Parts: sequence; structure tokens; C-alpha cells
Amino acid sequence: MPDKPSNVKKEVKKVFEKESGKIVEHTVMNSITIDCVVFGFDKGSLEVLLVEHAEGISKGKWALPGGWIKEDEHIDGAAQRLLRELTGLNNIYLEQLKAFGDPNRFPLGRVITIGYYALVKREDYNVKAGFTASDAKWFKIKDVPDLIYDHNDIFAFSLKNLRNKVRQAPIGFNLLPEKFTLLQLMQLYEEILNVEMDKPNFRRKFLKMKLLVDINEKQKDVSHRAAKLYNFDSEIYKKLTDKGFNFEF
Amino acid sequence: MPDKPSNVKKEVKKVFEKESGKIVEHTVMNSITIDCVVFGFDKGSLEVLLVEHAEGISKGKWALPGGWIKEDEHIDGAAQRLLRELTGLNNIYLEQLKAFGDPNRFPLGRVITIGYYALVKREDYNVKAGFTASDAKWFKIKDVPDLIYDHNDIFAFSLKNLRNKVRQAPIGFNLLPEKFTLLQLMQLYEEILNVEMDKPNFRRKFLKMKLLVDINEKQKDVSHRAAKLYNFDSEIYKKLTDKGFNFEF
DNA sequence: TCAAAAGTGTTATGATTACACCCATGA
DNA sequence: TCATGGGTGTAATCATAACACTTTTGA
Repeated sequence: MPDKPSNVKKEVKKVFEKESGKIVEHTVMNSITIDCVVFGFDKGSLEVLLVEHAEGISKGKWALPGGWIKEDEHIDGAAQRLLRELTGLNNIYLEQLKAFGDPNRFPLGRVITIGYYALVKREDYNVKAGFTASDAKWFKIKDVPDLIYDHNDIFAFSLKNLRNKVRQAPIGFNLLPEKFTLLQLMQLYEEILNVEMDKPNFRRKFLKMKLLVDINEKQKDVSHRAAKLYNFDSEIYKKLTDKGFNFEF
Repeated sequence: MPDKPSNVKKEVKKVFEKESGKIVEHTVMNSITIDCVVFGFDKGSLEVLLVEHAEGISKGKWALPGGWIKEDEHIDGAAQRLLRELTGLNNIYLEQLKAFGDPNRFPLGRVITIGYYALVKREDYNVKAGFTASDAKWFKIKDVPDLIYDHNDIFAFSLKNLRNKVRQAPIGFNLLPEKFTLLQLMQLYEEILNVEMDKPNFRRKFLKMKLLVDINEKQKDVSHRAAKLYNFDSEIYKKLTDKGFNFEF
């Protein structure tokens, strides 16, 4: 491999192309890929979007969605593009995790991958389901199967990262519908952090932060007292953070 | 550039070689480098280690120390190796920041860099000063000059990261001598976080965590009441974290 | 004895926790 | 009327912050 690097890299691309079913363009970078952990929240469960490899040595195995970086493209832009190609969604909440660089992570050559994680609203995703790869599927995070290469490591890292981040900044809203109740919000936190919370205390704590906008609407068609619906206002969040505001959960 | 990628990459390496004064081996990866932000703490000031480029278009400009990744080397190992080459130190506290991938970050071709940050004890560094590059120098973080490429961005990110991390885990000890006083510890936090703290309250808060070992020694030759010296015990830290211990500053 | 830092004590305030309790609504 | 979740009240406990004060040491 070290003797004929460019040939090996062509070979790697060919194999990757076969396995992922994606065409590798000639203007992409060698030896670097992007892999995305896409989180969703549905019926109280945190889920992750995986794709199935159709051909090659990884046939039938599940993987994180990913792809190559174009020569003239920012890596963040590449991740956005790959997600758009997969989900049809623009402007997804997206952050880089880190680079994964075990020399043996990819069995057919030296490829470093840059991990990203994304948070999507399932309501948006469902609307544009027609755009999604036919072999893409949501898995509850407890049911994530064996993935190819080091994708289980990347997933584990992303989950740790999400748990950290959600206690530092209000990113959880990216997983909820536009309008939500305080209980939905609490259940999201409970699910992500894997803890049980006290409803009255959660209410007060969150409302005291003044991050939520009471939109004067209520739930409909529920067989119990209808709850108030709230919006998250990122403008308010910005103002509060500028003033030295501390989230922390 | 997109037409003859391998030629361009050879050219990039040649230029890099000239500028950095480092020999680029034939077995390194194309288009990916590593850059390290090395922090030290001296006389109450947080400092960062920079190197001066001797030749090429960046002649006379300061930069973060960095280099190439070998084909068969883990990226974390590459960062450790580069730091060893620079400082003569092994087992440095080192963590990856993230990948930096603006397509225009490097003016002579497409190169993505993976940023790392390291914390070193200045006492160790001084002992092995003979190993250091002659053109390496410590800068107070307020006096960091204009750096080449996107290195100021990488530095700014690393500082934000350090400030975050130091409040979540006791990594600050990596910047202090083996034996230190509570006041030194507090001043380290004050300098990193850029805040003023209350001495009595800091004492109690830190001692309550049970992270410090009283080694029954005292300062000598100080013109005031001698303070107790402490050790940080990472074993204790592990036990406490296993039990669900929360740092947070 | 003075300056400088070490180290202790005390009190007010506010956040967190645990839990009892009432309210509204559809089945 | 009952189950289900919505929503309020309250008291005990704990953490934090502010600051007054005593102790030790070398110059």
C-alpha cells in the first residue's frame, strides 16, 4: 500500500462505490470521508438513521450514512450536502464530532473519516420521505445493530457528545415539532439522558429560564386536560447567552 | 488543481517542507495534516507554544506546530509523535479538537488539518529544552500574534474548548507541577476562565471534592505563612467518576 | 511589627428535591 | 366517575457567595 498510494486509492474508491451504491466523482478528495449520525425523536424514543449497504464485502450490513468530500467544498458543506441527498432536508442542525483515524478502521486502505451528528424533526423528515434512500431506516438507539468498520464507535461517541451537549445548550428543540408541551420536552430529556425527572420541578426550572414562548394554544383531541403549547425562541436564547446565561441540566 | 491532483499534492508537500524545515516522508498521507495547540502555565500566565517558519511564503510568520500523518499511524499517535519531536516529552495530555476543512484554508492546495490541544507542565518542558526546535517560543495567550493560514481560528477554538473542558473535568492539573498549593490551583482557574474567585470559597469547594491528596509537605522559603502542598490523584478521580461524580466549576 | 498569604467561621440567599395536592377532559 | 396527564404549593435540604476574622511566616 505505501508503494503505490494513488492506485490503492482508486481501488478504495471503486470498492466504496460498489458497496455504497454511490458514484464516486473524480473531483473528490482521496482518503477522507464523512459519516453522519442522524438523530430523530419519535413517540418518546431517540432514534438514529442507518443505511443498508447493497453490495460488496459489507453487503447487508448497516452503516452510518456518509460519502466523499469534493475538492472545492467545505467539510461542513459536504456533510450538509450528504444529508440533503439522503433526507431531502436543508438547514439541518449539524455539528462536527471529530476525525476518526485508526489506520485499520477501513479494511481496504487508509481512509480517515470525519464524524458529524445531526438532529432532525421527524415531522419534517416524514413529509419528504420520497427523497430518502429506499434502504434507509430508523433504529431505536438501544437496537442499533453491528455496523460496518468503526461506525459503532462513531455512534457511541456521538451519543456521549449529544448527552453532554444537551445539558449545555438547548439543542433538544431540533428534535421536537415546532409546537410542543412541557411534558414532551421533559420526556425528550429523560430519553436522551436516560434519567427520570420530577414533572413539577422540571416545569419550574425550564419556565424560569424564559426560553419558551407561550403561543396561547392548547393540545386538541387528547383524553385528558389539554396542555399549553410552546415554541422555542432562538432569538431569546441568543440574548440570554450574550448576557452570560447558563443553561446546564 | 482538480485535474492533476497527485502532482499538486507533491507540490504542496514540497512547499510545506521548505516552509516548515521538516522533511516530508514518502509514506505520509496526502492532503491531511495535524496541528497542535500546546498550552503551558508559567508565573500565573497561560501560554501557548508557537514555531517560526524559516522559509517560503510564510517566512518569519508564527504557526502552530504540526506535520504530516504516516500511512500506518493512528492520528492520535501522529499527534503524540509530532509533540515528542518538538518537545522531547512523552505521555503528554493530548486531545483532538476537530478537523478544520475550509477549502481555502491552505493557499497552495486542498489540505484538511486535524487540530489537537496539549497541556504540558512547564517544569518538565524546561528540563528537556535541548530537544526543542530552536525557533519555538512560548506566547502569553493575550499576546498571540497573527498566525499563518487558519491557525488563529484553530487557536481560538482550542481556547474555547479548554475553558469548557476545565469546568467539566480536572484536566488543569496537567498544567501544574506535581506538588502545588490551593492558591496556585485557584490562580490557574482564574487565568484560564478569566474570572476572579473567592479564596475561602474555592478552598472549601475543592477540598470537598476529595480529589486532592494532602502530602504533608509545606512550601519553603516563602515570606509568608507556608501553604500545604497537594497532589492530584487520578485514581481517586476515576473512582469518583465511576460513582457518578460531578465536577463542574 | 508589618505585609502577605494561609486558613476558619458565619450568615444570607437561592437552587434543588421530594412529595402532597387540585384541575380539566374524554371515555 | 375514573384514568390520565396538566399544573400549583410547600417545606427541608444543600450549594453558593460575600466578607469578617484569626494564624503563620520572613523581612
